[in-house]
Amino acid sequence: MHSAESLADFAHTLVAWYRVNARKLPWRETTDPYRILVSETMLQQTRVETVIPYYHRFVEAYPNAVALADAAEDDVMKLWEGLGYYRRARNLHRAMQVVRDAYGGEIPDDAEAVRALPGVGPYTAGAVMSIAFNRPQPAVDGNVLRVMARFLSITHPVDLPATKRTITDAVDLAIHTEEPRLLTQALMELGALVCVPRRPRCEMCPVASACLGRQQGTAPELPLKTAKKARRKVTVVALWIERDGALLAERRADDGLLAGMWQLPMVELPDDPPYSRDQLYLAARTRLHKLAFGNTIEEDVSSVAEKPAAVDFVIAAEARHVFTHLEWRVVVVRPVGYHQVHIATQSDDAMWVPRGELSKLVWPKVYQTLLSQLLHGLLVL
DNA sequence: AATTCGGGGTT
DNA sequence: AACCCAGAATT
Repeated sequence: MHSAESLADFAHTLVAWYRVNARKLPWRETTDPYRILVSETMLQQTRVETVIPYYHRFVEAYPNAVALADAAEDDVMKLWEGLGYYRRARNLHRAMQVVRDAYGGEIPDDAEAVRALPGVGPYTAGAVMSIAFNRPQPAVDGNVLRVMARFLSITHPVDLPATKRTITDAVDLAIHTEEPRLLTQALMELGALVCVPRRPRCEMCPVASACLGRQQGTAPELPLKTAKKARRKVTVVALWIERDGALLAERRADDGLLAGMWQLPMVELPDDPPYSRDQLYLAARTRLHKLAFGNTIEEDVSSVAEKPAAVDFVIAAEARHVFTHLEWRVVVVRPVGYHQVHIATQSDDAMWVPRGELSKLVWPKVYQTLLSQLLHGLLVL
């Protein structure tokens, strides 16, 4: 392990490198704690290039904590649409309501208070305290885990709490010897530009000479991570039901996956596709009956092969979508011959949406893709 | 300690 | 396909 003195040298060298090599990024134009928090929240598990346009739109619409706190949640979600991990947006919204109600509209210069805000974990709290308030609080993200695992040659999996603790302690030592806001960003910048996941560019690294991982030749293999389990596959049968130029849409549950977002009425068929066309149609018919009559006709999708082929649907579009822990195959199915069926649905979580107003709702990416295909007639109905 | 949360770029 | 990204909350 490096000594405190060598960690101080590490920090000093890194900050000097950062002063010269820092990229110009929108959230580096300010030290406004609100803007730093917005950017850090958006950047959770999300690439810099992806965030930039969202950040600009967001801080223009909501220039400060109170403006965001006072906004309607659906409007906030609309600005977050497509960015993913939508709970971040809801938590950020709630966090600013706490800031408005408990802290007079200004994010407090207090590590524990910031850490207690919804959606603010150890990393984000450290980032806000160090970058915005220039306090010596460590901020350990994926970049920092990688940089430090290599520099210290840590061969335990970095996603274990004990390993994160070790790395956080080392950064804590280092950050007390330097300008905190510069060291936090310098560590992440090194991880983004030099100490990259594969094929690290050690030849251009300012701290290569003191890097244990480089000395021991283990740097390219680090950091180690524990194994993750495979994704589940789910088939989604979605219904395209149109009446007088309006489409039937429903709102997802307000918790869980894609919480509160809009989608076509659908059914999920659990695990192990592929399903036959007739199985998909049977599932669709069951869902349609439920929409039309409010009841559920339980039919065993797996036994459809014993029944006559269903011919009262057509497949209108299809798409695959990969989530972190889930893989969807979405098949959009259109009923034929159901024009006269009365669907009385019009409520908080289901409504008829005129074609021209679809973009007012907040849709998951995969439905955006499907709707755009269907509306532009790439697939003939 | 393991899972659940999106979406996209790289290799 | 696998991996990873300025992670947090829940179980």
